[in-house]
Amino acid sequence: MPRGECRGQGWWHGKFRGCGYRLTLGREVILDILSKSEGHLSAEDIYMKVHPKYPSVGLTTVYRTLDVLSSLGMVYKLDFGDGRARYEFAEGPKGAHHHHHLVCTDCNKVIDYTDFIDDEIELLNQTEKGLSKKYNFKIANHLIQFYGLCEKCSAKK
Amino acid sequence: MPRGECRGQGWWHGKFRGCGYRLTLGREVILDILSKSEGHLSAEDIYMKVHPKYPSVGLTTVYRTLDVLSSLGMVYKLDFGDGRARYEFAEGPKGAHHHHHLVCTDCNKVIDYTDFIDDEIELLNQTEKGLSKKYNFKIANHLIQFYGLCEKCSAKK
DNA sequence: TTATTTAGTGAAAACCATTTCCATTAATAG
DNA sequence: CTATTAATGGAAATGGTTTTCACTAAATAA
Ligand SMILES: [Mn+2]
Ligand SMILES: [Mn+2]
Ligand SMILES: [Zn+2]
Ligand SMILES: [Zn+2]
Repeated sequence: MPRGECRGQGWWHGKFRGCGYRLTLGREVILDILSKSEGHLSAEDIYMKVHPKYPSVGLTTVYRTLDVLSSLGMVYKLDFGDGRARYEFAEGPKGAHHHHHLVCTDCNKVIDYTDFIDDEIELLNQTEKGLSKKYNFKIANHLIQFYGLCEKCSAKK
Repeated sequence: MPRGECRGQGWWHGKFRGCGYRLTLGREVILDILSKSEGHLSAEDIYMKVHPKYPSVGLTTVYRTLDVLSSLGMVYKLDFGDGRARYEFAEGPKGAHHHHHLVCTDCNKVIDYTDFIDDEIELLNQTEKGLSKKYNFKIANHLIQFYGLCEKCSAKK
């Protein structure tokens, strides 16, 4: 029952209230699942995980909550080309590491990588600064994905 | 009538045949439009441009052709979060410049930028090399997008 | 050229992730 | 507690994309 644990941390409740949102049971549960999951979950994946324990939380609410969380910057909405949006927890108190993705165009496998990130981040920061200035564009975040064939798929060709 | 001009270049016909595809009128016309358009066109945008001159080319064929062109690496399929796929010509004989994108999360405006690209490309090449080795992943291309607020949208807040 | 093969096609229907609608519920302020 | 109104669930609608299938035409053989 995340009610106690999570409220206790105060983090989420504060964040929500601070932005004019109410922290409802559904939102709390969905956030809880996202924060504990590794993968890249679709709305339905999340619904499936939520439903057994909280059958009162509907799929519509999952979609709506994911929108809210995205706009708050608490989750990233990703597109790996398989026809449905995927979501991953952006960062919490304990902080999951920022990372980028390798996407197999054949089997849709996705690899998170955190190596090579430091140089990337540094370049990105500079680039962001330059772009912000030149285009008067307020950059909030970025998406970097490499597309190609995973080990398995390039073997079977 | 692209028939003459384009065939003349030989480029496309050769590319298609070399990959086991036939170069049909529909494909030729769609490719022609993509190669001459600046923006980020949706399947329907393309259909609208094709239809007046070639009413025999249906929307289904536009989708199918875009799939083929994507898989041949002749166009990039992009997602800017507005609920439909966008396509842009990858590179032709005359070579459009490779670029990345700034996407406004408020009004969906997309800015192509080609500055700062050189450093990015260099880093990307290194990163690709490292990732390929470490994950045994054959990288074919990459996607880099910055999300935030365009000048207009950050002003009206 | 003509005949044969088969990739490609258009139109309509199906698909299916996501959004909208609306009556109901429940979080918050006072 | 009561009043306010954000949030919700379920059903229906939406709409971009895919599938189906009978038909067409590009490549190839004869
Ligand atoms: Mn990831
Ligand atoms: Mn572009
Ligand atoms: Zn793969
Ligand atoms: Zn904007």
